[in-house]
Amino acid sequence: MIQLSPKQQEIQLREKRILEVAQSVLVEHGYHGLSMERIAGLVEYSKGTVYNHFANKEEIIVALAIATVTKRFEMFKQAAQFKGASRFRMLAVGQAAEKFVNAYPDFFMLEQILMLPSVRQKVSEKRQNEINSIEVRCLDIVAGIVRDAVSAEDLAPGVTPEKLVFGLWSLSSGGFALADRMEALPHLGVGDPFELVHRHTAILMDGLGWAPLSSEYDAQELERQIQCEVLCDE
Amino acid sequence: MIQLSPKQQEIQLREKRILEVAQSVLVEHGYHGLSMERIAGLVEYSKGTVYNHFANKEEIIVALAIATVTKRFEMFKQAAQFKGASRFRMLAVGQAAEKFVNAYPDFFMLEQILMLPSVRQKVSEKRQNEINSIEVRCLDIVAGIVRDAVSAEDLAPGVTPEKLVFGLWSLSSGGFALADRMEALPHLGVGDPFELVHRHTAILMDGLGWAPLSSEYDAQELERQIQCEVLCDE
DNA sequence: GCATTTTCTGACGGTTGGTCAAGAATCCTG
DNA sequence: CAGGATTCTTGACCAACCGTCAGAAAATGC
Repeated sequence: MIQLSPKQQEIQLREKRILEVAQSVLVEHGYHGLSMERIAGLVEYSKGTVYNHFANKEEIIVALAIATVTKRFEMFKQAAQFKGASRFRMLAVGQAAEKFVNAYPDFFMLEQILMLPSVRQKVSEKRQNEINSIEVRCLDIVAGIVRDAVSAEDLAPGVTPEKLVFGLWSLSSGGFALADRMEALPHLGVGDPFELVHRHTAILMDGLGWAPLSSEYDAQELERQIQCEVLCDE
Repeated sequence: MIQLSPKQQEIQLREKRILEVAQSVLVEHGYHGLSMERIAGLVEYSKGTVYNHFANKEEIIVALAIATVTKRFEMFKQAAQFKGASRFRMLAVGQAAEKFVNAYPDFFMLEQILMLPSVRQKVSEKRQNEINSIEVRCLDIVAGIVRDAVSAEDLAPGVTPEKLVFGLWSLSSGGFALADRMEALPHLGVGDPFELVHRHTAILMDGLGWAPLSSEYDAQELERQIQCEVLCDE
């Protein structure tokens, strides 16, 4: 890293402040409440200066999303290092995903915003690729564990990693999404959505014959152990 | 239904036209491409007139979503009438859901837009409740089948409907969402996402001991039969 | 210090959202 | 059918915001 001039340090610091401010405005007032003018007012610079950092508000949003999704990647990487059977490592990643949605509840909104084609369209190719590549690396971690499972013969060789990843990812992302909506639809009457995701994941894994089966270990104890060994920071 | 005056007929017709135009603009140009002025221009009325029908563009979007979600409800209701074991009826509903996402691929975007709190916020209480209630009725259909399964002893009594609904709903909605994203992330390398949702659903049902187990019937044949008997229209 | 480069600013043109007074069309009633 | 009451339609209008850019201000290099 090259030594930065005072001015450039200021600029870098400012960019951080812009993102912080944007994050809080976004959380408090939602997508429509976020405007470049508002941000400029709050960071006490002119609008033009903010535009020097980000070409539009969508760029700011994706920058926030990149920061958060990077955190998730770190958590996944950490979790995948759990020492134990492949199935346990996968559960560790699941647990990381759960911890992530709890730690960054606002990420959901960011993701939703960025799903809209009309929003994505306004974001530079560069940042698009950046966030996609992090996403892909997360998926690779999961797929890698499945591959390890197959080569360790914990899993029948017929199961292709991609397909299994698809199933587990669908279940947990769908479950988290539903958990998020439950606040608006108390009708569902489900207690702890995370516990349900756990249970259904176990059924899916058992159904695929992923050793060791859920009857052969203590899920509670395993969860505690994962929490201790690979997700203990902060 | 009371006889309408010519004028009121015109108004009603116009409302339909507004929605049609809005739908096509939305599909073609996305959320940001949709503006009241544009709609007004296309239906050849003034902006104020469009505002007489809908207080803002979010109201238009939710009106479109209500129309589509009502179609889904109809399809679910139809599917749930399949004559056969509870498990087959549930699979029929799953098949209806699949047919729905294929028949109305743009509904996804509508749903995403409406998920944003800053959008929902601008929609009247009335329409909010309307769309929520339809959603709930869809869930009730699914929950009803689970209840029937328990009372017919196809399913162990320990399984509560809400929990099972949560699992199946998560899996299929997560799967469909992932399928939608796959177009942008070819990296996943999954073939037919629907087939995968089928397979994982079967594993989940088997794992819960929902009779008859997947080894005891021919899924292909069942699918054909469902298609014929309850999803044959159009 | 002074010239050069970089950065900052806020006014500006353009677009859209949403309102509303005034005019136009329609309806109603005697 | 007249004409008054009601309802509907219009487009001008204001405010908010986007994104740009020429000129001012500051930083940098020599």
